Amino acid sequence: MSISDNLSPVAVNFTLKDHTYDVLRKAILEMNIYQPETDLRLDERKLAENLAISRTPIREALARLAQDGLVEIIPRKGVFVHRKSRTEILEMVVTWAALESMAARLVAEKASDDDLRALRKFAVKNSMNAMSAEIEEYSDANIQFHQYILELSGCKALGKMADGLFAHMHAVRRRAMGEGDRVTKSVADHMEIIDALEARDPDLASRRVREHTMRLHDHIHKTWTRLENLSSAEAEAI
Amino acid sequence: MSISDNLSPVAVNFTLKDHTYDVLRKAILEMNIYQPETDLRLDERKLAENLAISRTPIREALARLAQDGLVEIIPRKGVFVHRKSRTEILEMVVTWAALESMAARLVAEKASDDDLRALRKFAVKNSMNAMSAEIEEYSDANIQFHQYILELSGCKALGKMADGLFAHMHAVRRRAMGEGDRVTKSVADHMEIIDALEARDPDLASRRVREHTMRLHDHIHKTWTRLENLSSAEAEAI
DNA sequence: GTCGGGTGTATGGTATACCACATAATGAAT
DNA sequence: ATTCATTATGTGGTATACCATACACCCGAC
Repeated sequence: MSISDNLSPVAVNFTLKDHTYDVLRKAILEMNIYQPETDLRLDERKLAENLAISRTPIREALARLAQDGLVEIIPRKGVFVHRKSRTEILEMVVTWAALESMAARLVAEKASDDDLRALRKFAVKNSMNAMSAEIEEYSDANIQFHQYILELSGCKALGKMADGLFAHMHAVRRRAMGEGDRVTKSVADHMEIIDALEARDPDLASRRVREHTMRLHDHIHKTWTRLENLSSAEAEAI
Repeated sequence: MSISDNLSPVAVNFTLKDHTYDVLRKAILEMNIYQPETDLRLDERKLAENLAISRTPIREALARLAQDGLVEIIPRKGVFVHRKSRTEILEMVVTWAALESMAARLVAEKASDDDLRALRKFAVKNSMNAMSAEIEEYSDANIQFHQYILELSGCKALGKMADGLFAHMHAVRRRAMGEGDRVTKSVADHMEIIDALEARDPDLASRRVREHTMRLHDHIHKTWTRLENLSSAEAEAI
């Protein structure tokens, strides 16, 4: 038994292309891509230089990111982070609503009482500091609540698809959350969703999740046009 | 004005990697991957030789297919067509139900009367020869009916995600359709779905679509275990 | 005859060189 | 001065060579 036994699980099957994919994906998600002057170009050669590897694994990582819809590869022009249009964002929210409302249905039917208790506990804890804490902090907790439901559904395919959507929405949600009394309303919604789950009412739970998410949809529908055309200074101020 | 003006739309932006992706994807979908003796390996060098191109574009195409979940790339081992497990298939059907039931809701709310008339006409035409025609033929029409609803929803994101799922299910559906009186029941279901859409009842339409798809889920749940372990001869006979 | 180590081969991973096209910079003709 | 053609440069696309590992085969030792 040597130290290498513990290291091998990560060392084995490690490939530069997978690592590059992870790194680039994370970088894109943390990027504020809706800030107008942000440089959306990804230069293969510069990336290769920065990561001190060749272009080959980078190109394969980019191919995967393009498949995710996170970047757009324009032949002989360049690779660019894909800035989602308002329409695309709205459609992603609708799709998210579809997935999570199905998840809620499954949870109401199949989740254990223990799981539901844990979910409520989690939500209550977050609601406690929702008012006092920073918006950004609650925004993260809010996301986790939804992921929690997806997870409790036990359907990994639902969760995986929703994660793909969440990735695209990363730059959108904080902004949407910080407006009006959305935080207060969100906390109340979550509690009602849990009530429906605990009542083992699939239809009600499903409906409440859908309506909750569609409220975000309507909110973005009303406000995003404006945000889309902001100068960078104004965007920063939000 | 020369003939090349009409050709350029396809010639421009043509890349071998995109072409290879299309070719491989299509080939995988038409492959009977659940036939036990099917060779699931994709050899980069052989593909390169067959397509008379280098390995580079092939590798990028494979990276994209891996992201789709159609193939699995095992470092230094090989590239294999991914044979979906029963659980994965069942989860895909659930996800499909989630997406299409939301689509049905949107259709009931927003589609034009003309669109619904066209949908009914399409369904009626298919039901006519559903009894007489080959199962395979109706299976295709059946898929188109569902894609039709996704399309009428106007939400491209829903349609795109569902297409991804359909791709995985390609090899599964014909098999499932050919058993029992599923065709008859399917035709009746479709008509009831259209009734709900024409009645502009989003909840009812959504519920009927979901229950229709979940019947496929239950059917697979009951029968797939057996199919999974068939010999190739038995599998062929179905 | 069986087991174990070593070597060979096949396969994917990576690096590099070169190609084709798109675009920008340049300069000549008007 | 303006416009258009030409050339230079940069970018992604493709081909190829080489590397590292996994696995099978073979041979020798026991």
